[in-house]
Amino acid sequence: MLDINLIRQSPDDVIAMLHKRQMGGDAGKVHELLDIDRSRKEMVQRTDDLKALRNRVSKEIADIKRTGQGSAEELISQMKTVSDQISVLDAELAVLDTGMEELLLTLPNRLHESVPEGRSAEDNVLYKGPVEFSHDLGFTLKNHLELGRSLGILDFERGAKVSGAGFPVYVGKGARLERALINFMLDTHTSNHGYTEVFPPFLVNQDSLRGTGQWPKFADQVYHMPEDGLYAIPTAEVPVTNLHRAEMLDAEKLPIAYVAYSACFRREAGSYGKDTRGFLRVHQFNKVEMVRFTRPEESYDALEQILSHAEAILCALKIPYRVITLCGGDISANAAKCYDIEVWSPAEDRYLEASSVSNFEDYQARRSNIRFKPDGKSKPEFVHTLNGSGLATSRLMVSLLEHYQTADGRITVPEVLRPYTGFDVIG
RNA sequence: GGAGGAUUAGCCUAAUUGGUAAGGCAGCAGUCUUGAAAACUGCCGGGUUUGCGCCCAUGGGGGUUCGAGUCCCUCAUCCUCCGCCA
Repeated sequence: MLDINLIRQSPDDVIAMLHKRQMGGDAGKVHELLDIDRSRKEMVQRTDDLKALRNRVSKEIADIKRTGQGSAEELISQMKTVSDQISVLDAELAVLDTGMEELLLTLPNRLHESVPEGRSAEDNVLYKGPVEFSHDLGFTLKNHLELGRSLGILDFERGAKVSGAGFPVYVGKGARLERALINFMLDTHTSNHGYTEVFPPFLVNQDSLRGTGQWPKFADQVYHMPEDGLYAIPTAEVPVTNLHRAEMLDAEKLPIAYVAYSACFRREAGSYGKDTRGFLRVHQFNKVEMVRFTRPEESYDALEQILSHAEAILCALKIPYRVITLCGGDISANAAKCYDIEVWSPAEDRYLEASSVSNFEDYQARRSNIRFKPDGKSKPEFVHTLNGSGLATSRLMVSLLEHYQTADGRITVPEVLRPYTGFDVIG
């Protein structure tokens, strides 16, 4: 959520940001907000005056009753009228407040100045790489679906029977490999990168979705259990960031760094037909997510650190990748700056997004009311929140299986995973 | 699922038959001190205002009342007990 003061003071900057995000159509919202803000201010003034009157006279009534001198009847009946007026005005005010809140919640975050201009994914800018690792792939490659089927380690068909398309099943050494990947990533981030491990709930309430910005803008992408008011998490970012919702964090404890494994659930509504094969687009996948809470002045250093932590995993696994900076037209509404890490898929002959590393600045913190006191006397400030996948296993598994396949159709397990799998080869 | 109790500021704790949130700790600044501690003084929830001030704020949301921390309804969370259950 944007600071209303920012919109009051520099509405033109906000509108310029909307244009950079290719959301110029929303510029009207800024003017609408300013209009509501103005009439709200007038109305607050009127109700405050009436409330001041009521408070003052109520004290007079109390005095009259206490001393028993004179009658309060006349004053009480006057205040009855005043209270009725206040009720009416308060109700109107509530309408304005709700309208403002709804508008504010739908406005996207500010953009960091380093975010490149651009209309779509095609305008994203290469930031790092490509980082190459040599693999002996001088034969006709199988894609991950063919490998998964022939080796009996992935079963998309039965997943579709049990749940529906996009719910993959890992079997035997495939299941073990998936678990090995998750454990390897968690261990690396906790042991080498200083993160505290969290195992969060996979179902959250609506306040949590609102806090991280998935609600209301991306409500249609989230699985919903209406009877209990719960939502399946699309990423561990939601429960982990919301751990500290409405908290005053101890300034000495910052920065806070969590890493969490979770299953992630996404409806992927409206994306039928593209990238639907196998792991390329699924409704449930596994992801290890890093989440950071920092002082505002440290958040852009933290962004680079999280990126390097995710890269460390790919380097250890020797999986080729590149890093791109998302342009204004492609970056998500919640992020102020975002890098995507894309892994190379030799069978698909293209890069696949495997990680997204974002700085949300104070956008989520303001929505979720996560603050700290920089020092004893100053006012509470919002922290900056960041997160990055480190990484999602589905697209990573595509690239891993393809790179580590052998000419005779087997899979060599990457060196660093062998302590976790207990075997060196699949097939 | 049922019964009872609890929720007050960063933390801890008060508030007559309903009369408009009192203190303490921690923290910050100052006085004092070679320095520190102690002591003393001030600040110490949010909004608005140049300022005085005014408004809001007792877990969330409603209601009764001139006036609600206090009474009523409802929801959430925690504790105790009962029931059910892996």
